[in-house]
Amino acid sequence: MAEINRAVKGTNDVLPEQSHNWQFVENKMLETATQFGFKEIRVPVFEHTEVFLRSVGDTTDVVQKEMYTFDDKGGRSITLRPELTAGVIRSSIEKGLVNGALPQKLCYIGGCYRYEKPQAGRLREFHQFGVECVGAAAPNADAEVISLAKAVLENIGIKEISLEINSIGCPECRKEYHKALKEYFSKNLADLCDTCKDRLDRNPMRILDCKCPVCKGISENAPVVIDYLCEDCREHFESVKAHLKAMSIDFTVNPKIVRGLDYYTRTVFEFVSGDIGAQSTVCGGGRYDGLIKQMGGQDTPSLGFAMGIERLMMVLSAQKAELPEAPTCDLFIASLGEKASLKASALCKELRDEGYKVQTDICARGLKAQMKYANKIGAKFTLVLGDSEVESGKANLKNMSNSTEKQINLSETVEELGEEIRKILFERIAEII
RNA sequence: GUGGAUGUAGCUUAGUUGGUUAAAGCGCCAGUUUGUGGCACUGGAGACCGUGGGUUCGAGUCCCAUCUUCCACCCCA
Repeated sequence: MAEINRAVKGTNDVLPEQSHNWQFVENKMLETATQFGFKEIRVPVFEHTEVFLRSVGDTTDVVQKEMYTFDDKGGRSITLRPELTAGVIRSSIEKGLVNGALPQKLCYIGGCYRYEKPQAGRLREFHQFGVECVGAAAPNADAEVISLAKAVLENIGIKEISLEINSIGCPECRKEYHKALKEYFSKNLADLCDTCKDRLDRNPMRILDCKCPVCKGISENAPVVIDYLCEDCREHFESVKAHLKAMSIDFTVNPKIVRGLDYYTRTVFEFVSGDIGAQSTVCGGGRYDGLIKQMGGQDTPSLGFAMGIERLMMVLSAQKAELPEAPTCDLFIASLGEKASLKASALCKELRDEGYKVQTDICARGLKAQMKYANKIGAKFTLVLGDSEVESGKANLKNMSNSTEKQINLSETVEELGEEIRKILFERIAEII
């Protein structure tokens, strides 16, 4: 197929038959965030490249090989956002949100761009919902953010999902831990797989995450982060767990959770689903106490999470979750002839003003074709309008579910017609119940 | 970036050891009812067989390359 008719690799179209599900999910996300006091922030799809180098970290895979970076016509280096935290924090500093009443509770929905090789649950353009809680240092903030994530997942209808948490400490205690890890793995260097040999220098914590059996065996006895936490970090983590328990949120401590973005400190967490293949992390987040200072703001401990909307949709469909039905049509007005067409237009306008979902023929088709179409779009009622009906002021309203017809008056104000539909809709509901 | 699989109408697929105008179901449009949907019957439109090379008298079928999609690694949501 010619390129002009082909989507770019790794991109996805949300088609009309699916879009109402997206609307449902996104609305639930914003509603739930609102309950917790979070307000939506909208930031640009692209930023100065430096924003991501500073925040995500210039040694991470995301920055090193996955960013869509280009020079604009003014010679600026621009990058399509690979995630939203960096831009939200940049905005919070630039627009002075961090100087306002803390904590600032922000949430967002938007597209992200990463030049990766697509596979199940991994696209080059994907969408995230996330929150940032800026300026909250206490451990109950961690628990609150986690409980918000869980509430969102529940409210959109996801059933089985597990929460895993860990603490990777502050930069101080992590230094000690890295030293201990390097020491441990150096002893088994020869047996490690090639990728893990690379990891030893770059990010030894990732070896714990390796799936190859040999490395897995070796890391079983590796030092555990929690044993290297400083007093403050340990207390913080204990309190987070206590607060989670107080909210009856089930979790498992997984010392092997290692987030791949540099800005994380202390608490990190993931919601993982067993229903969608290898890319099973549906939500990831944690604390980033050092990030705002690192980006030029005041020292402002903060935290947040992001969830991948495409992955959530996969979980919903794998779990056969109940989603709202696609919107249909209350009334289709079939019209024949010029006068009837004018009347149909006028009726449509008035009924829509009343709040009804109304459609009429715009293809100048025959009555049969119009009835067929009304059936296909799921119209609850059809009104047949010909010139004789316009003249007599009476027309038949057909109930499409049981084929009954009822003559109604085409009154000037349309009140009667609206009232009739309302009545019949009500009667139908009464019948079903 | 590495590895494996895939690619025929809008969708799901058939296509025998390479041999004339590439089939079918669903969907779409129309007719059977010159003004009434769902069912049935009839007809129609719609495919340069992913793309580009090559072998051959002849390629949807064989070979090479390339791209897409899918799956896994890596990494992340």
